[in-house]
Amino acid sequence: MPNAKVLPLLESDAVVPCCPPLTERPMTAEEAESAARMFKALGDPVRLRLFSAVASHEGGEACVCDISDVGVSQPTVSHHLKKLKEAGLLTSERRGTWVYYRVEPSVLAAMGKLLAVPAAA
Amino acid sequence: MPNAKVLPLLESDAVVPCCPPLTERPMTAEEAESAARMFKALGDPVRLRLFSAVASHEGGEACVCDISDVGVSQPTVSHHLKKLKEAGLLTSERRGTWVYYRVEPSVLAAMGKLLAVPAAA
DNA sequence: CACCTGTATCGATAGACGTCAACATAGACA
DNA sequence: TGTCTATGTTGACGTCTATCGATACAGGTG
Repeated sequence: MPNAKVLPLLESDAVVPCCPPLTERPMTAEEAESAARMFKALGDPVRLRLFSAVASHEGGEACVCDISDVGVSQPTVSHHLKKLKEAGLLTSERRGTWVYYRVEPSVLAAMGKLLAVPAAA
Repeated sequence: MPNAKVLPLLESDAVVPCCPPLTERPMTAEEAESAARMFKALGDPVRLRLFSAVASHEGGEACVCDISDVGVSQPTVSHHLKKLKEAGLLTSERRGTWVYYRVEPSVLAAMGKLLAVPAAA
């Protein structure tokens, strides 16, 4: 049963239909505009640490209080989380006192596909 | 006796020893600094188009003259190509009149791994 | 109600970035 | 040599961005 196993997150059509792999054909201006937004969001060390902290946290979600120890002030943390949210990489939800952020797996997968390297050397 | 052909340390899974997948554990400040440089390089629409144009070009390399039609001036194209080079995403070589840029597949692969989504849902 | 804690927003500032015109450099060719 | 083309560099300018302190908002507790 070769096809009994479905790749969990990568096959979904829910994946943001951004663009074909970078190596497939030259991106159009619109595609580049859209994809660059996501790369840009991860192009800051603080945001990358925040995102990684959320992504690697148990259950793929984390309270701000769990991840805000990245060496910048609280307003700055909040600012970066907002940017990641605007880029579609994170979603947030308030539960009582705390706010929880979680990763958007489909977007992550879409970015991974963009960087896919063709099998042939 | 010298080897006729030595494979660079850049192939295989050894890739650039940047960082584990974003979802594996929180990145350290140093890892984030390094990885953010690469994402940042792709975080500009013009650079993304240039990179995609090179990556999708025949043989994985392209002359500047082949890809410089992205709607900005020639100095700006040169500036962005330099940035991509500094980020380790492209290499360049002059051959006669023209300068050819080619992608660094190992770096691309490393970025892809960074974004790898765990198989388990 | 008042108070405390966690998080977001505001306003200001310093520095980074994208862009261009002008100029410099490298190679081809006569 | 000189000139032409292709590409890189420089300097300047306007915009974006990361950061902070101060403040506002939300929800829990007493």
